[in-house]
Amino acid sequence: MVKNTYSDKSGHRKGTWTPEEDKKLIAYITRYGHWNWNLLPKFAGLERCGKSCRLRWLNYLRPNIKRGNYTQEEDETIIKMVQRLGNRWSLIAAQLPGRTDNEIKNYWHTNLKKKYHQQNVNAETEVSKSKDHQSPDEALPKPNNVDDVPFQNLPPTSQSTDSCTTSSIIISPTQFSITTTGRSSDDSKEKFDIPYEDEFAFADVMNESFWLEPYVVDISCYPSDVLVAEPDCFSPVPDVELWSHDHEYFA
DNA sequence: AAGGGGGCCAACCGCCACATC
DNA sequence: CGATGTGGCGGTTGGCCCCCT
Repeated sequence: MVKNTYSDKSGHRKGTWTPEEDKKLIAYITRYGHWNWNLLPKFAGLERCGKSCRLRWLNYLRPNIKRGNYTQEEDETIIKMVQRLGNRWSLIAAQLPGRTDNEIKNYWHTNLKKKYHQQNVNAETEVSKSKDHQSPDEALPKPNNVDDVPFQNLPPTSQSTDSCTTSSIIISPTQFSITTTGRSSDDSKEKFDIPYEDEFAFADVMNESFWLEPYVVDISCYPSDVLVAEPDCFSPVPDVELWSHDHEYFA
């Protein structure tokens, strides 16, 4: 798909990313990380806004992204999670390593929603066959219409810290490529009864030395020409800039 | 063979929460 | 404590693709 690229009032390019822009973004982030999305484009030699860079990286360019080819197991997981959580795509994405909330959202709307509704129709048909003599009220509860509704018991959408897209991309060649950080609050755990084992599994490999490890991106999945692309276009991160961010970038 | 319409999906938009000043 | 900046989220858009007629 090639959307026209254009510049907005502030001079930021919009529309489809070009391979050259991708190269610049990958090369910059693999080299310096994403210490500040708003400033990153300037230093990376891109004319994009920070949000656009962030989205492109998280949804498309970061390492170990899985694209398409959903397994039966993933389908079932998504459907289960949607039933439980509703349209909390970031939470759902957190349960599916390598999948992004945007992709899962698209996949739901284009594929699984139909499948889910079809299953509901089949289930209701079965139920009505076996309960011909019951009034509708006595029948099994109708499954939630996940598209229209809601999940009344859910708290209002709030910013969470554990979605796939909000994951710390803790990337080290010898450890793992994408991990999710734990929730800052346990409130939602109590309310949703979400299995947390997976989310915290990465803790097993964490120790104090982890926090001293440099922020290194797993570059094995990128062609070498991408990684050496146009270093001249970069403005290296000034030390003062870097360290003004509480070292979080090196966490 | 052509073209119309729906599907798919990358990207944008607006809003919100949190952090910092 | 309010203003501002930044990051994150879900909803929506829009353009290409592909299938059907």
